[in-house]
Amino acid sequence: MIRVWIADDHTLFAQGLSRALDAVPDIRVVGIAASATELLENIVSQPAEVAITDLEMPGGGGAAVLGKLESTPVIVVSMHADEDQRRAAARAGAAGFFSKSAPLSVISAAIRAVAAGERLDPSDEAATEATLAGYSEPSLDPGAASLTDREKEILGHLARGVSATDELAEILFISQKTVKNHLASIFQKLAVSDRTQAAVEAIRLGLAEER
Amino acid sequence: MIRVWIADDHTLFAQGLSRALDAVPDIRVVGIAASATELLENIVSQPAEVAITDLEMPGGGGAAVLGKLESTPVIVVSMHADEDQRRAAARAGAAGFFSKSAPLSVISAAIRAVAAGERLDPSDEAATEATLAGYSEPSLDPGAASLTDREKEILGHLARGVSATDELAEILFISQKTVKNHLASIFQKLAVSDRTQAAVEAIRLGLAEER
DNA sequence: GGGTGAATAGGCCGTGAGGCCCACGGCACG
DNA sequence: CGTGCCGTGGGCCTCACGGCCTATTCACCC
Repeated sequence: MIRVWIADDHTLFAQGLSRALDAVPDIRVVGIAASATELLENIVSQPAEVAITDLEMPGGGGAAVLGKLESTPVIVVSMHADEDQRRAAARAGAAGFFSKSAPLSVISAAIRAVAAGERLDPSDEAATEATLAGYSEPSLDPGAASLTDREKEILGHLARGVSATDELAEILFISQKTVKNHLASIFQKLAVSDRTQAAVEAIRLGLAEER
Repeated sequence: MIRVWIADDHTLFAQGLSRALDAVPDIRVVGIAASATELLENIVSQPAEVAITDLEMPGGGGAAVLGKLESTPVIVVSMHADEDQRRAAARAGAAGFFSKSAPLSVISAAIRAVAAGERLDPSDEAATEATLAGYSEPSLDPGAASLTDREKEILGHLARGVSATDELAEILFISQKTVKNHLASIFQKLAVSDRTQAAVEAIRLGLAEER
């Protein structure tokens, strides 16, 4: 689980990005700040592995953050991906630079890469892309990664609200006993103790089936 | 349930806003477009009550959308909330104008207002604010609307994965019996039959408590 | 060919969940 | 001053959930 801080004065963007990243199984947003100072004040009590910030912010933008955060790598996300900003980010020591036009998948990969210690040179797009390729897959929790297809299928139904053993058995064309066996296995892998917690976890992992 | 289309070339912003709005109980995002043309092509097959767009987009921005969508009101969300843009939005016939610095709650309210037929004059901030005040509350499902504070609190914990009666009782400083009574009431109001379904519903309604 | 793991299924058992009663104090609203 | 509603509790009963163990079939793979 990678913990992330977001600093951006565009509240809508920050809130939206937060929600979107929370939906990524191995990433969790631990805080949102509207300014550089707010980020620096709060990241102490609520530590994170990665910080995401805009370059332009009223009252001290991304550059101020970059200078004062030694231990936490910072990814800069800007609306204008021009050369000036790219260079400015590189100078300030950003661990990565992306446009707000980038899709979520790229940012997720960048977060994983940076959390793993990689540095994505803002001025070298080709190298950045090559590095990100190695981080496209969500590193699922040790437990969730070992879920079998059948178990994921059951979790999908759970996440949709099908919770009763007899209903699950009917849908899956198997006996109620087998359903309970699968659930027991799921509980162990997800480190939970009942189907309610399993359902919550399933939704968090994005296993909810489309209706 | 208000259906919303989002058009913005800043993919990250669009995806984030989509997730954030989906978490609002009475709003659902039915499509995301990266350009004006993409929006106009797809909104036909996937209709919506409200469209949200940026003003500046490569290959025809918000103005193009505003001119061609007669039946669907359009809210313009821009990163620069300066007077020029404000006037441009007003001229083009926007049903509302907001900065990307606005909090999610304002956008949610604006969507409700616009869906209800209101027109938020981009050049009159005071009037806009006054109108929005009447649309701050999400119009919850008939069942969920009658939930008491205590019931919502319990649902919040359920949505976070606290499912055991004894744990809930400990957290809430009440007897296990009272927890079960509250749950029984919740089951009835949400038309579900166990706490797993209640947890799923709670997450859907955005009742998951902040960490 | 034998080992490994997934999917299927059964038994047994204790406790916890959910259904259905009722009760009482507090507080708001007419 | 009643009349509700909310939050708090109790009792009782049934059955399903979850824990633990064993077994069979099938596919895959070294």
